[in-house]
Amino acid sequence: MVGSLTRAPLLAQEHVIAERKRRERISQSFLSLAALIPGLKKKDKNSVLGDAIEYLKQLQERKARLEEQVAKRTVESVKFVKKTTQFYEQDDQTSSYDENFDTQSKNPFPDIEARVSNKDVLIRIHCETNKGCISNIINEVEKLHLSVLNSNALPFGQATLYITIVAQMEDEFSMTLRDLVKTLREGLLSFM
Amino acid sequence: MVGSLTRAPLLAQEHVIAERKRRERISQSFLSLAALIPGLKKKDKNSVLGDAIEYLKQLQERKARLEEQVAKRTVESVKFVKKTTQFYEQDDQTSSYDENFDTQSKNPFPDIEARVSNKDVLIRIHCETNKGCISNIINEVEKLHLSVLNSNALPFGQATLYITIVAQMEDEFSMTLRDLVKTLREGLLSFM
DNA sequence: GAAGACACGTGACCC
DNA sequence: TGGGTCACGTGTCTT
Repeated sequence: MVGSLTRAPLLAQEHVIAERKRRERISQSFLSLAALIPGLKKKDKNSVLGDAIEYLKQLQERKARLEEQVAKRTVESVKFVKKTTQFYEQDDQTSSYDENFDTQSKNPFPDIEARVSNKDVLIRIHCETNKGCISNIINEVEKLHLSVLNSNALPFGQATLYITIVAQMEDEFSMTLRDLVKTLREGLLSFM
Repeated sequence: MVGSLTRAPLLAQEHVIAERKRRERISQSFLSLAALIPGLKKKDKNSVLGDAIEYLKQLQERKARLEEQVAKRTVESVKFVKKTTQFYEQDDQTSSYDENFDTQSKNPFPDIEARVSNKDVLIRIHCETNKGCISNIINEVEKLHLSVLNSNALPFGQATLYITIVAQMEDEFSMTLRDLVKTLREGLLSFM
């Protein structure tokens, strides 16, 4: 038993050396890992592993939360508009829930802006990228007796779309601008 | 030597058992750690440690970058708007506009609005149609260390132009959004 | 069969 | 004197 399964003496030495090398590499890795963990007091193997696990979980969680924040940032920026005399400023820190904001609808999109010049209408829409979004919007616009002359959709950020439409009033058109925006907004909300 | 420092036979067994327990805990920790590393192929001890180290560094870096981004995002959006009577109407969800217009004095153009999302910048300009207007504007934008990804100019009414530009910050870019708008506005005024 | 990884028991060392 | 951790050499199993 003893002699039969034992390695040849020459190889036995190599085996010892190889194992030594392996242990050395692992110890080194332990050291490197421990160096990355902030506020690590006990440096025994299991503590290093345990704290690494805990720290890693914590980092993953925080990273996820931050990414979520950054992703939502663009969306949130549209919700709140704070007004001063000459310019608009949107500041996330100062603009926590504004009284003027319509709190009923959670999603502020679509953000709609319209202007007129004689028979021409300019419509700007800021919304989330959506399947069939553009054609639906154009369809809604045409339902209001507006004939679209030109449209342009620019993707911006992760999932936002800036749409600009120039249209012309048909003879049947008789809405006020405010009603136009309201009607359009309601129409768009039905498929968003 | 050999016998003198050897443990008593009773304690020797406890020692073996304790060591077993310790090894078991470490192995378990290795397993838990490996479970936290995404896309980990080899699960040998040294690979787990090595990949954990790499992944941890990567997470720390990303977390730092995200926090920096979130911190920098104090001023999110700045919009310069001069209102004239027949032009501007707002949706209910934004604040009501006041009636203090200064219509006659100056040319309100160009109206400039800018937004950011990470390294992307959206610029919307409302100005009078002008010879070389568009190329001048793009030129001004590029002077600010912004590389234009997409631009669109829509004529509206008799002599007005709605321009939308999506650009990306180059490494040299370090302006606040407010300064960007101000600088751009001054640059554009020089040839209008 | 050669090379590598692992768990094991063991002696040493340290509060 | 214990109770804990470590490094070591070794046997075994897997490529």
